[in-house]
Amino acid sequence: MPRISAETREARRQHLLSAAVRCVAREGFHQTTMAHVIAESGMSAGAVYGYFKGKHELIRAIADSVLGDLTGRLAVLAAREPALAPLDALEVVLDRLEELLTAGDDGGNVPRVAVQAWAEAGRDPQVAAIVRERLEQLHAAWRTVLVHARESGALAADADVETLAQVLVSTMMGFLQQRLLLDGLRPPGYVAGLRELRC
Amino acid sequence: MPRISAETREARRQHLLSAAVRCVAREGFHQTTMAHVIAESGMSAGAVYGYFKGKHELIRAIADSVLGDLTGRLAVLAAREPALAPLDALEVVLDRLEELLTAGDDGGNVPRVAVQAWAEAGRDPQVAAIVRERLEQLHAAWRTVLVHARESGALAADADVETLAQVLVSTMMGFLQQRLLLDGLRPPGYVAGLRELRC
DNA sequence: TTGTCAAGAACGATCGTTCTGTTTAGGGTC
DNA sequence: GACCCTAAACAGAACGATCGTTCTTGACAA
Repeated sequence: MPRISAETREARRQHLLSAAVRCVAREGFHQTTMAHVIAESGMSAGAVYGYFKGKHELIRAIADSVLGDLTGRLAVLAAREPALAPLDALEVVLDRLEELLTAGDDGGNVPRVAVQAWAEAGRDPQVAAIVRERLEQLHAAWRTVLVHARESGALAADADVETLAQVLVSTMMGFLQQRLLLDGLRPPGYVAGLRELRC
Repeated sequence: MPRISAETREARRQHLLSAAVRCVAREGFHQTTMAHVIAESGMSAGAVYGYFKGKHELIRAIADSVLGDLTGRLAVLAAREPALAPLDALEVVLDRLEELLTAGDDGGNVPRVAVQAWAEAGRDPQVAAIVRERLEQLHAAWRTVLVHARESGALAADADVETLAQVLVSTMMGFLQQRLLLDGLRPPGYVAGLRELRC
């Protein structure tokens, strides 16, 4: 006989997750203590451990949540109809990324934590599996864009769609990394620069 | 009256640093404990604190060492004579990165720790300053390549060299990030994909 | 009344750092 | 050149702080 409904429980879990995301955006995964998350969420230690087995499970849930959020939003844009040319689609996606960074309701926490998750994947195989799964979703979205471009003749008929999808995703990752570190980088100039690089 | 020479002291410092880099490549900055570094280096706690004031200083030294190593190697390649076309230079640089990843004498620790440092820059302003400084060195190297390309006509006369340098650096960062996460990405195909993306 | 859920004190483990004792290279004295 | 003396350098035990987690207690829905 559960005292709270499944909806309430899920809502509390989400509340806890978003509090944890704010902490991680400030302090990174391993400098964020359970005490930080507890304070930020306004819950108690006992409550937190009722929703997550421990810190590892919380970290994995944060990584999955943030990367899922990011890939979901970007995949929709990349695969939208009518299909855009690849670099046009890239600019739209980077614009959305820029929007998430600056005017997001959470002040750019999602992309910030995503970078933390990529680094964490380098030392935690379970996080690495999550990251790979989310990257594959992004690749799939780009593949549909690229296939459309190939069919419309905007791309060579023998173009390697799989590799091109990886190139586009890595371009997003590189843009985000450098955008977070420097201030002088914006999507329009970035994509224009990519177009210029033809030799 | 120092008991050991400046050379010995510097050598010991380097020994300590490289031991710490191995630890960080395995465990990340904040999961690496001083006890790990002490064990890996074969020194004692007292000795370590004779070379670094504390963990924060060690972390900053690691970040600076690794990023300096990386930018130094890549900047030399990017700025070599005779000047290569931008994308040709990029392929050479990515090849070198691939080499550092696979056959490096340290088994790819340098690029791996570099990714950790980029993430750490998101929460430690002092590390962020180090990262920005090293990125600027990379940008400078690319600018010389791009100016040459512009002079030789391979690039438009009004090309924005500064932005293009940022694009190329971010491409390197994105390649490295995704290369560490996936296995299906190699420099030749990557650059070929970039060339294909013209629309 | 019963079992679920939350609150918060409490606990053992582990962290970064310091402190104490020991070793050892170099300089002064004869 | 043999000797001590001094202080730098190191080793490793020890310390306080802080971590993740658990346990005890109480409140509340069924």
